[in-house]
Amino acid sequence: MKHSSEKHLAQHGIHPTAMRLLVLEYLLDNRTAASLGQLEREFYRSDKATLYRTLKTFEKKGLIHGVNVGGTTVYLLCRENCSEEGHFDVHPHFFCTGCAKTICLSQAKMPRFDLPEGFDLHEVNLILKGRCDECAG
Amino acid sequence: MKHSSEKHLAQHGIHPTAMRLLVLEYLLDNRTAASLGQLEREFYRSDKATLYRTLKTFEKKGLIHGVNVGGTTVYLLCRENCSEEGHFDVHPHFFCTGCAKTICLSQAKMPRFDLPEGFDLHEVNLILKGRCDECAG
DNA sequence: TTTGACGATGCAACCCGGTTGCAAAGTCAA
DNA sequence: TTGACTTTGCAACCGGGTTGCATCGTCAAA
Repeated sequence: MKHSSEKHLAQHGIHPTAMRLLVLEYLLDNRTAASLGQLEREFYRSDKATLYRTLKTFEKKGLIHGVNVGGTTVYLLCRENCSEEGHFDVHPHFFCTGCAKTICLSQAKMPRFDLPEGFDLHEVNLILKGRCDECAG
Repeated sequence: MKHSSEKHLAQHGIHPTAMRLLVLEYLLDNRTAASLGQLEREFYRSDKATLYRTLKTFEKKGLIHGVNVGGTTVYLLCRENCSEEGHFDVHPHFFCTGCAKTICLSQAKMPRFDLPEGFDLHEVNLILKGRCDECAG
C-alpha cells in the first residue's frame, strides 16, 4: 500500500521521503501511539533528529497529534478533520500500565467542565491510566 | 506559624528539618503548585537533590501530590485525607498558559468515564489548560 | 547538461528535568 | 562519648527533547 501512504502524505502537503513513508506506515500498522524513543528503537539505523523532525512535521501538518503521557510524548494518527489549520479531534486517551501502549478513546466524548468565573479554557488534556483488556484479566 | 508547619509535618510522620519547613511553608504560602525547578530558583542556596528528595518524601507521606503538566511535574498540597496509605483527592487541575501557575480545581468533580469492555481504570490525569481570571480579560 | 536553490538528512552537541551514589554533616538515644 | 541512623551536599548520570551545521538529494531554471 505504498501508494496510499504517499497519497496520505500528499494530502497533508508533506513531501514523501523514504523515512517519512516508513514512519507513517509504522504508525498505520501499529495502531497504537509511538514515542520518539520507540521509533528510535524501531528504526535504529536512522537518526534521532530525523525521526524527531519527521514527527514534528507530521504534527504541524495535522497528520498526527502528540499526547503527553507522564513525561514522554506519544504520537497518534489523527482522524480526518485535522490539518495545518488545527487539530480538531480532542478526545481522551488511555494509557495501559501493563503494555505501556496508548490508545485513542475517540468514541468517548470529552466531558464539559465548569471553570471558576473568568477562566478561559483552551485545551483539555485527559489521560486515563489502567490496564487494557489484554493486560487486565 | 512555624509551630503549625512543624505539626503538619509531624502529623504525616516527617521529621521536621529546616529545609522541609521552608519548603512546606513555601507551598502553604504560595497557594499554587511548585515544580522542582521553581523550588531550585526560590531556594537557590540549597541543593537540587535535597529539594527533590524533600518533595518525594512529602509525596510519599501523603502531604503533597504531583501532577504532570506537559512534561514537568508540579506539586500541590493535598487535602486532609491523604497519607502514606494513599492519595485520595483526585480532581482536575488547571494550568494557566499565561502565568504558568497550576491550581487545584478541588471543587470540580471528576467525570465518570466509560471504558471499552475489559478495561480497568486506575488513575485519571486531567489537566485543563487555558488562562486564569487574572491572565484572561 | 549544468547550476543553483531549497528541503531533508546525519552527526554532534546541548539543555533540562529527574534521579542516584557516595561521602560528610547532623541528630539522637544508649 | 559513642554508634546508628537520617539528612544534606556534591557530582555525576540518564533520557527525552531540541538545535546548529555541514552534507546530500531533488528538482527546476538557465
